[in-house]
Amino acid sequence: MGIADDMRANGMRMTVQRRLVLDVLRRARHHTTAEDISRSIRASHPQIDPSTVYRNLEALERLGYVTHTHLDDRVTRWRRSDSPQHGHLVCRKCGSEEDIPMQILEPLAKRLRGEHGFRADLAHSAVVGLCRECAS
Amino acid sequence: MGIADDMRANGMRMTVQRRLVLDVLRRARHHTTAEDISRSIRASHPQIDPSTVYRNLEALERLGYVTHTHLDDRVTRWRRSDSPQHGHLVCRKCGSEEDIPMQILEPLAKRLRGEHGFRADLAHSAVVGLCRECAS
DNA sequence: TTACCTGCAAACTGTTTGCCGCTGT
DNA sequence: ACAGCGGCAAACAGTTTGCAGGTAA
Repeated sequence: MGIADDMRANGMRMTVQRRLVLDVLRRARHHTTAEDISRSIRASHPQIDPSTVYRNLEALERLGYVTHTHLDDRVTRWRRSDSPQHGHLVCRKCGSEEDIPMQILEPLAKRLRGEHGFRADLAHSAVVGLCRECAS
Repeated sequence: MGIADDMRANGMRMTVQRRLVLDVLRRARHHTTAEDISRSIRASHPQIDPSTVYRNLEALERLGYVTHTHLDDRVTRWRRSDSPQHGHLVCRKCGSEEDIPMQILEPLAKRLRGEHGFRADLAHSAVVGLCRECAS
């Protein structure tokens, strides 16, 4: 059962706009903002409004098709839930971003779960700090 | 040498407004927003503008007297740098916040430094997830 | 047919900026 | 005296919302 059927099974409709949002996210490398998505869609469908993109990201997130993360600015970044999960290192000085495998974050997640009963989502926010170059 | 002298030594002036910002932060328990600070100051000094609070937080941060963190919303939280540093757990469902000692985060910081040369500031962003109650 | 969804315009929140007169040093 | 600073009003970015008509199922 594809996403479209699954969405319908959940009372949602598969519209052109939603398909386009999912398409852009499938092609995207990483860290796509709502504005990126909107701009990309408007190149071929100028009538599609940014507010529709925002509404659809929210709706798609509610059912688990997409998720969002926060790097170190005020902008929300989106990805498809079926893309590989990873952590982020963001340099507060030069702004560089590096992806890291989740397994590096696992021990902390395990400890927080054991000691605090807290199910941490360590892919949700970037780890901020100084990259190798800026630290020297 | 107090903060005031240190500030002057760095070419900054100690104004009433700055003293009030530092006072509010000294009395604050945790996670104070610029709006909190502004509201608190305006109770006794109604003419002091929020923009002054924002400008002063930024100036005080540049010289290291205050620092900011991000919980899971769009609002910046401030604290005095001389207050004890700690990590944060924020529940994405019920919004509850828990402080955790930095030492829990140390092993990850150490690993990121060793394997990626990255100096992580793990107090800067909250760890988001599900608290014990919401996870069940 | 009828929820659900969309485009459009406007509102909203948190924060930043330009201007110009004021004040700490 | 004079650079830094503050108040005020306006701008700003990212996002959300109300409405009325449109469309998937």
